[in-house]
Amino acid sequence: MRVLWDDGPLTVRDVMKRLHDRGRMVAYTTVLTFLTRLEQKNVVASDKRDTAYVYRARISRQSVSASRIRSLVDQLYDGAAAPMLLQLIENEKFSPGEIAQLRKLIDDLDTKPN
Amino acid sequence: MRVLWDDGPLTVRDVMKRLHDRGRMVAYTTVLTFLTRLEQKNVVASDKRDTAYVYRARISRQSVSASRIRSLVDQLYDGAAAPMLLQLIENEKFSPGEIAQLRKLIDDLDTKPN
DNA sequence: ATTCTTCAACGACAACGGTAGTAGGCGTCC
DNA sequence: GGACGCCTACTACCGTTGTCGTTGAAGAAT
Repeated sequence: MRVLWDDGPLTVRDVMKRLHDRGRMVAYTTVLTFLTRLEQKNVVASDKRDTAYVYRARISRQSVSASRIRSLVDQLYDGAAAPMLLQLIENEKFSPGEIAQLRKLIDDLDTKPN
Repeated sequence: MRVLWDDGPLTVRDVMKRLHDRGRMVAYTTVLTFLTRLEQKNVVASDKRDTAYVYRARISRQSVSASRIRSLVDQLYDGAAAPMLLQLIENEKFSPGEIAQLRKLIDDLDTKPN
């Protein structure tokens, strides 16, 4: 859900529009409720700009995704990242370019280990 | 939660004991409720054995984890697995042995592509 | 036969996630 | 100066998740 504002600070209506663009047909008030709930959890902040509030993310996509991945690894593999990695590689498809990038990353791991 | 019976078919009480061993202090009835709910969702099955029911998993850890990973990739990266992979490698630590295994896997991808 | 233990069924309940309706304020446009 | 439209606040509903208590049946113990 919150993936949605890695597109800059937006007003409620704008958020709703973006959602509609993505095929997510929700009512204005739904979006508003969501945003206020997220604000309570400190994941977004709002400023009064003009008449309407403008909401912006307080935490980065990076950090969200890091913690989501972490918790999935914990749940599925008791915290062992390697099996997760293997599974990911086996299940999903990668382009040659991605494979090359991946290989490079691994080489980096060798030179600068742990 | 369901990570818990990749240790063979168990009775309710046994499941509870395993949970307690893992520091998860839940009441008997809680476990029972869980198991029956899981049975309704067809993720476990039960047979009457002796006096008590014995529950066993109907779906493999593999398939659960595949679908969980998939849905996380969808949520976080719109279905693109590569960024997820990169993040995973950057965030988590791997032993030399795991790195070697990983490298081998990548070589396999090259020879047997797509 | 009465008590003790074990088990399953049923139901309860709070918290949360997802969705939305209604109410009331404030500006604007004829 | 009322009608229209956008804005927030408050409230509500339902389904799921996590937790458990009570109850009653059925077997074991005394």
